[in-house]
Amino acid sequence: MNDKKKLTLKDIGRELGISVSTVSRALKSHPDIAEETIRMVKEYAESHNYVPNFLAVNFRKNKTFNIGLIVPELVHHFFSTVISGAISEANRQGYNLLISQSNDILKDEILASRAMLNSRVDGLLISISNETVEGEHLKEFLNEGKPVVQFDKITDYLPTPKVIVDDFDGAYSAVKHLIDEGYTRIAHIRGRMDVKNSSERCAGYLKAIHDHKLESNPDWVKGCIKISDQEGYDFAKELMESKNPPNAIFCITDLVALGALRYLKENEYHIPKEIGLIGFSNWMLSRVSTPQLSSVDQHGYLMGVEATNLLIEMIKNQDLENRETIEIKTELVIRESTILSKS
Amino acid sequence: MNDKKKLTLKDIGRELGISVSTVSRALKSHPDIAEETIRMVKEYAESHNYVPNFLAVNFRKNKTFNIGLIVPELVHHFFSTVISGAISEANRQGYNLLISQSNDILKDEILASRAMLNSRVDGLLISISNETVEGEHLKEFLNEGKPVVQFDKITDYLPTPKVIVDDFDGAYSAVKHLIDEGYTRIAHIRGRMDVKNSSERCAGYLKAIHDHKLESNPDWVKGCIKISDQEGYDFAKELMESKNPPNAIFCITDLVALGALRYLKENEYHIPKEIGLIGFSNWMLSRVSTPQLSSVDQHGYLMGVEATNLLIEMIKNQDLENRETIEIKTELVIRESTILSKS
DNA sequence: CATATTTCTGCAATCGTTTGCGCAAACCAT
DNA sequence: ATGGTTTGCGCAAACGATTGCAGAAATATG
Repeated sequence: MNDKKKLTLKDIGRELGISVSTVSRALKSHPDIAEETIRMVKEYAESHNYVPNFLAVNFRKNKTFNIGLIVPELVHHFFSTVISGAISEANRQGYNLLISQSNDILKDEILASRAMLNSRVDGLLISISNETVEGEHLKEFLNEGKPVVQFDKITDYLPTPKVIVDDFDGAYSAVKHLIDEGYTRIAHIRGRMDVKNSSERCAGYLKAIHDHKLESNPDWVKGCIKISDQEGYDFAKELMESKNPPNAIFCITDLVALGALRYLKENEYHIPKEIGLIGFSNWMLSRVSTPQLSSVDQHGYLMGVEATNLLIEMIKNQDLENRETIEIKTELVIRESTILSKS
Repeated sequence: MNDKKKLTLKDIGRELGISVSTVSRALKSHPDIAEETIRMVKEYAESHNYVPNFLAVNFRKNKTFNIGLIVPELVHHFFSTVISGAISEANRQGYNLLISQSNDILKDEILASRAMLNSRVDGLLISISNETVEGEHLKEFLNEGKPVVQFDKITDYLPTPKVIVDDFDGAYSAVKHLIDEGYTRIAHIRGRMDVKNSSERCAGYLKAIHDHKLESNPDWVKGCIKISDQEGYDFAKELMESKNPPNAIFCITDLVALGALRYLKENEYHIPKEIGLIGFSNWMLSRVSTPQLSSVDQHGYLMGVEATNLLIEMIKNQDLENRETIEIKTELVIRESTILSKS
């Protein structure tokens, strides 16, 4: 059953009494080849369903049509959404995606990127780990003339194009929404300031507060390390038990917001009447909680598509110098947890 | 910057004054080659960090060291967990994973599998779409001598090994747990009976009810189509508003359970005191809901590892006849929503 | 010392496709 | 008819690694 030999150009040539090179060119409609011959070859190939041996083609062209993709975590709503978009776009353009995860560990990221380099991907899409700073291991790609596109979690040390979410703007509009609804004392549970996405969101929060001349209180900014729901719970407790509690909380992610929500419900705060709550990322979590959580959608699918498209562009043009940065606009998703005006 | 030429066997041979074939054999410690030569070649290769051109090797060996993986959905907690395990195991054994999704559409699944066949993966891991029945397109793999392993959502029409979750047993133990806690009137919100996982869970439910001589009521079994949280909400409403309401509900997934939970909380049923609730899959959802949801963990990561391992085994042994089915045991995860005895 | 055996290495073909170049036949213009 | 151009096709090399086989050199055997 293993004997189903694949048809090769040689077979077609022998059968049709023409040379291999003519067959090869005919299949690509090369202008040197007579119409008649082209028709004949294509017909034969079609009817005997010839499929080129990609191993040979790739070898010859020194291309794999594989793209590497490395993310910190695979089991993660946002990243799996990005991957979903990346796969669709890659497949659409005839590329395959090789996926690895770094688990936010630099050592694993280096291992993964080496493996990808060795298996000769044509380019790399990467969202770096928390531990990655300079990304020396990624320069190896550039040295070999293979393009790299960074997305979401990026480092500016690497001279590659980047596709990022406009975290600043997203945070700003979330906080502005809270203000528009009438909340006046707005707290923020942020992430680590050395992670760019987190610091951008924090900056957006501060700017919105400042622009609208609201009370700004350092005690209202709390910093998560692990971005866990427990931290959300604990910081919400701290905030609400303080002498000067806020009346709205903007959380770095939906998971943290959910932790805060748990505390608030346990202590019978009415949401959104007594306190407003908004997250970030628009995970499924926010749709199924009670009350439903307002959030900021990051358009992960689109990010995957854009990053992949950009990378393939660079692969095709042998162009490593493309330095542009694409910013994906966020979208405010308003649900029950922040609608003060009507309640 | 694009001129960093890769070292080839030819280069090493020229430099060391020996032939390409000797270099090739030396690097593999072929017994025909003198120890001294082997040492010299390896040393040179090491110091000049020679990396074999996998494109050439793969072409020559007619292997890609790529494994295809097709799932219905990528943005899905369970599947991304499986993929995570599959990637780890594949990488550990020197293979790469090519991933596609079918979106539960047969046409897309066929497209994806064709693409994989063309890019000459060495084998295929697949969890079929809801629309797939016979899977003729997958037979093409077997016809070309490429092994296929099915996981989670499977069809018995294809003579391939399978890795599945023991849904029956998982459902049985979930219901048994409810019974042990003292619940006596247990309902089930099930999925479509033509999807094996769903019917197995339903069967496990029925068996547990029967074994423990509890009341069995056809009105207590409700069938979802889309497995959405809204369906969970609606069926919970139906169940609780009926003349003969249950005092516990076993749901086909956590998402459905969460919908049910939403209805129950809105209507101020006390959980777990008045009504017990248990889901299936142990998604992150169940950990962060209030109250925390009991569930059944499917060990998706392990499933990914096992399926990949089995497939690589078959690839290496050119063995398509392996018909064994691996059943992954589930694990009951008890949380707040079902603890009647202590509350 | 002659022959047989072992040890080590190189030659050359091979995988399937692509592509630069050459060449024959057909065509055109003078 | 002559010379020049176009058209259509094939030869052969190339990509890099692997491998059967031949054969030289070294060693062992009688």
